[in-house]
Amino acid sequence: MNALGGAMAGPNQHAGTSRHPNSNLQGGGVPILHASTDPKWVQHLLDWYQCCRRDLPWRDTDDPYAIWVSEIMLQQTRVDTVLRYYPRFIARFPTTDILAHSPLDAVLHTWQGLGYYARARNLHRAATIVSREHQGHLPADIRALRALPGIGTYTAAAIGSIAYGIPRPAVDANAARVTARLFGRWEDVGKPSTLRTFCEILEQYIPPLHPGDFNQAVMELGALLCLPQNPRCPDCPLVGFCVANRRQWIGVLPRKQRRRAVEIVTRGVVGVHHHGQYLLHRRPERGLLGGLWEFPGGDHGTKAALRSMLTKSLGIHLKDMLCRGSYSHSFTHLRWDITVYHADWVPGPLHPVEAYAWISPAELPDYAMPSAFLPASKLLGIQ
DNA sequence: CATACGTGGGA
DNA sequence: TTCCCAAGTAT
Repeated sequence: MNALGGAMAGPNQHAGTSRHPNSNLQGGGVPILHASTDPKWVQHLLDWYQCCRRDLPWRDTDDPYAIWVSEIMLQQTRVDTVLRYYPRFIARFPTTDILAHSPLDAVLHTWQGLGYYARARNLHRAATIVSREHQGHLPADIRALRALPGIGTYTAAAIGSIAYGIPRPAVDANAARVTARLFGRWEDVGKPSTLRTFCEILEQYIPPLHPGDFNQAVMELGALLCLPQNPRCPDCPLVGFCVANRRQWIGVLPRKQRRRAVEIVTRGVVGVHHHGQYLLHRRPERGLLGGLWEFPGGDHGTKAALRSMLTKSLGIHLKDMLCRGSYSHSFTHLRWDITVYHADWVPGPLHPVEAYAWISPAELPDYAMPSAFLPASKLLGIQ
């Protein structure tokens, strides 16, 4: 049995007694039925947003590039975290053209610790496309935005509405939660089809003249009041319109499939030492932590297996491997149980197709290293 | 459609 | 400790 309980026989569709005046027949001729039929909730929401919204740096600008960067950083990432990165990134890469002509390594370095590094790689690649094919101007068109790497359904709608006033609902996790509760919808919000449905619902309410404020207001409501746990319904400007509140469904909506169990991987990493310097290895461009620097290592439990793996994959020969400690690092989908070794290098040719750097401890901050390896550097006494 | 892809905070 | 969750996208 999953988190959704038994059959999906939850209340669905019939939650309302009437239809929004503007609701129209959708593609298949099926009317969208929902309970919150009073469109007055939109003005309540906009009024609340006007007075209570947070003052965030990307709300001070109308520069599409700056809005673009903020939306990429905010993907799956909390505002508090983005605030630590966004000003630095904009200061270092203030325009699309400057970003496009900067080395990827510099972009990854600024992104270090923020996670989901494909975002940084895609943003950089998209900047080169915008610079070359759009004269450095982000296109003001949903389909053209959607065609850029790293910009999906949500982000295209967010940029389009905020930067260009295009009336398209931006349905992120906040908006999905708000929509599920406000309209009493029992669909699994983890399914893409649900997000499409929610987008169609919101499309009937999005104000043509203020789509950006509307989208941000919905998300802000989800971030500040309509919380996943312990939502602050008494403070909510939409409490009188909310189906879930009226029917006491707040605790069960939104419905979501439970996450798969995390895989546990035993990994060893080595501080390969030679004349006061340590060897860093650049991970392959694609995949987990792609393009970032690491201490050479592998998913092998025993010291002997790790030694032979490093010899085989990278051409590294080591003297005695001394254990310097261990720690765990959790990702969404897996957990690394990492043992850290120190070993002197036996000089010899390294595997030529891989990228390496010999660094002194003082140079470590110049390299983009993910959070997963920072405890290792500490255990090795580097930095 | 399901899964890979980071990190840090909170319960 | 463990799990959930966050301004999702690519494949």
